[in-house]
Amino acid sequence: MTKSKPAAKKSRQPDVTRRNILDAALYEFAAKGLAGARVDEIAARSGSNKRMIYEYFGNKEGLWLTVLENAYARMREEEHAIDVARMKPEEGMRYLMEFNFKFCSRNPEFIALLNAENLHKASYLKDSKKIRELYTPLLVVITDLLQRGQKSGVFRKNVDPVDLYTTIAALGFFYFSNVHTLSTIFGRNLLSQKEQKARMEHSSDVILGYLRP
Amino acid sequence: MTKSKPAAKKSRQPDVTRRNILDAALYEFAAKGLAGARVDEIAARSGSNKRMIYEYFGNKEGLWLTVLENAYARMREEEHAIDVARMKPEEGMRYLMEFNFKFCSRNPEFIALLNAENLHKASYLKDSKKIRELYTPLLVVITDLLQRGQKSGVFRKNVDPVDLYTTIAALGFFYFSNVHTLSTIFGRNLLSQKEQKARMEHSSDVILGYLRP
DNA sequence: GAATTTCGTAACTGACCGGTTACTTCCCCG
DNA sequence: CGGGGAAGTAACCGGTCAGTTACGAAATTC
Repeated sequence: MTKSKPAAKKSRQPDVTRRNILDAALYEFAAKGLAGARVDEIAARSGSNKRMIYEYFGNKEGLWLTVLENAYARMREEEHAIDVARMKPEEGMRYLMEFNFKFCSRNPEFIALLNAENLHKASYLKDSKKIRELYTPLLVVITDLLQRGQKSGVFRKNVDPVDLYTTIAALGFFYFSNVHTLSTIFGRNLLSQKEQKARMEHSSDVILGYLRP
Repeated sequence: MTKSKPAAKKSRQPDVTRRNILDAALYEFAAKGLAGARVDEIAARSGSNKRMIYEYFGNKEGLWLTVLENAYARMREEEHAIDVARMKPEEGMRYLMEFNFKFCSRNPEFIALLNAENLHKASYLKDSKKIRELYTPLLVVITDLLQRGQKSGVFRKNVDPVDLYTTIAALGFFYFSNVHTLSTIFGRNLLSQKEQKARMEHSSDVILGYLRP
């Protein structure tokens, strides 16, 4: 219509458009959940339009699953980039804990997304082919840390890697997932830098305290 | 108001109707979130009708807040009923942990509700007058346990009661909150009795491990 | 038993929403 | 350079949903 040629901007860039849609969808889904999110709003925010969304992702639910898989993949990518295998057991474990904590702090949309998906009993994630394989390498790393720590006598025995990772995840995730209700209940601003720092130290203490022989 | 008339028939029972609406709303909100829940569905399930919902609760959001406050109140009531003050410090702490865990297991709607409220940045809860006072007695109990444990030398020093309770809550809440995604990722049915039991023991170990001097 | 209040039903409204379609624009390649 | 297909636009559609209202029935009060 009134649009003529906004410079070298408007040309065909399928993957850019796709990326923009995913970014917009992540924002919208994280802010309002699956049911609360509006496809029109995503289209507007992405700078593209609804037709492209339905072209690339089929429907709202297809878009949801893609956004979700992307979020998991990015998290695991970052986590995997750390060379924990070279660290001393205690150092490595603390690093894992702190990474997890900081990641949750840095990516509130990740948290919102996971909570929404759990509301749906992970029904979308269950159909994903890619998810399971993402976490196998992580368990390998943890198992290795545990074994080395046990061998050198700094860690207790009989620790299930899945249990331990769940606890690490819990300590970071829960704090940020429930930060608003917790802040309200306790009348403290738990999002402040000071509170976050204190909480991260406490969390590491908990993990390492538990791992002591 | 009028009352004291049970009446076995379908006579007027405002508080029963109110209760039924709240039950139906809890179910619907927990299953689908605030945006996903349907007022018509709540009306149908309650055995009452929309008109009564708007009469008693004003609008969907008013109903949401009431459901939320009710859920918190019921949780705290149960928790408060335990006479932890009489228990030995370690025993009391373990009891708190286990109660919390079991409550989350028994009340998945509670978890869904809190997550949804956090998605909204606790905007409804913030307007609630009743919430803050619910948690003061709990902190008193924890502080008392901590002091006694420290005095008798079974607990470490410098533990913030809010930190500790947050960790207790995290260990139980996170597990059930994320049970579907975790089960998918790790390929284990974490809702099974066996897994739950193991997880509860692990969680107590973590708390008590941390509290060791 | 009449007046008044409470409860119930169902139709209604106006906004909204996921998804589709008709149509235009633009790029690429022959 | 021109035709075909991909990318993009906006109107549109059928359905849904929160919230309202008109009206009648029943219960309570006086």
